[in-house]
Amino acid sequence: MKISTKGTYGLRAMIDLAIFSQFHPVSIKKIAARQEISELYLEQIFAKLKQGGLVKSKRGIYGGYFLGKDPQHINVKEILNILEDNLSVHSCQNDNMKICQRASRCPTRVLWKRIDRAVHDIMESYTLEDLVVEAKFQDNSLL
Amino acid sequence: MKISTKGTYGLRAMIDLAIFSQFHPVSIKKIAARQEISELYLEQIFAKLKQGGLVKSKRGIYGGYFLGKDPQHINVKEILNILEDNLSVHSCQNDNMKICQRASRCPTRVLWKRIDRAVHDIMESYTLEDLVVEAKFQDNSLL
DNA sequence: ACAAAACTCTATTGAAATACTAGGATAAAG
DNA sequence: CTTTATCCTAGTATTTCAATAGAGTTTTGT
Repeated sequence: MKISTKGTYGLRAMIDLAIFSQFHPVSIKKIAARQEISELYLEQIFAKLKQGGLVKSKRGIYGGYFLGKDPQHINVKEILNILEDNLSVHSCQNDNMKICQRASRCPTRVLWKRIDRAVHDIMESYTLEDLVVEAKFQDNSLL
Repeated sequence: MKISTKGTYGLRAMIDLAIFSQFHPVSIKKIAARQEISELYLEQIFAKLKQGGLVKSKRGIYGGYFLGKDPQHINVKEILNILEDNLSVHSCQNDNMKICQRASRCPTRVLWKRIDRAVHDIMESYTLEDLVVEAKFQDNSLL
């Protein structure tokens, strides 16, 4: 894949939540302002994240979103899997698409599979907590 | 990145060349027929490959294309680098684009860099010869 | 010489994916 | 019963990608 804005914004939003939603829900308006993302667009992203169980929400005044699990139990792969249509580097590796007619005698399939595996492993090894640590390290204003 | 048809077709074409152009040039018409690719589109792909030095050409009747280097000295990264605009998984890692304003305090940059490095290493380790071996293994009709 | 085969080059079209906008409905707190 | 927020469904605008079109130029075999 090429990581889209959904994945990019979603990751940033999750990091924001991990930092700011520990004691009370955080509204989309707040996150959008801090992360410089369109509010309306962020709504759609959070709808997916909620559907995937990564965040929970509280409606009404003083409502907002918060993490569905602890940051150390959420990895990057889970987040991007929900927000990106297909995490493979090649569209032929997509299960729900029409299978490539040449698949049985395609010399490059092995290559794509190996790359996907490597990407997959790295994404799975990075937790949201790792990213929070990185964020705090880079920007003391978040502490 | 998501590998586009340019990269996909280009790789297939290079494998085709490695197998069929050992003794005489191979025309685009032949490759397009064998690989089921539009001739006009293949032309554009070969223009890039030639510009990148991976193939050479002979004009006129009985002309066509042949490899610029031995298959064991051409790796997949070289090929895709020429045909794909940007091999990074994230557009923020693109040198010639406008630099992301948040780069200096972006917690996810490290992640993209690490993924890109892994992908890069795998692509570089695969030579055209490796793919030819794989192709011949899968389809005896090419032998 | 000359015609055919094949490469070279630039522009345009068409289709699909992506990014974002719009507007209303529902819910909770005070 | 008003304010603030999530929730939900469409719709549009932009960009990227894939492919086509067509007019050249070069080379070579005969």
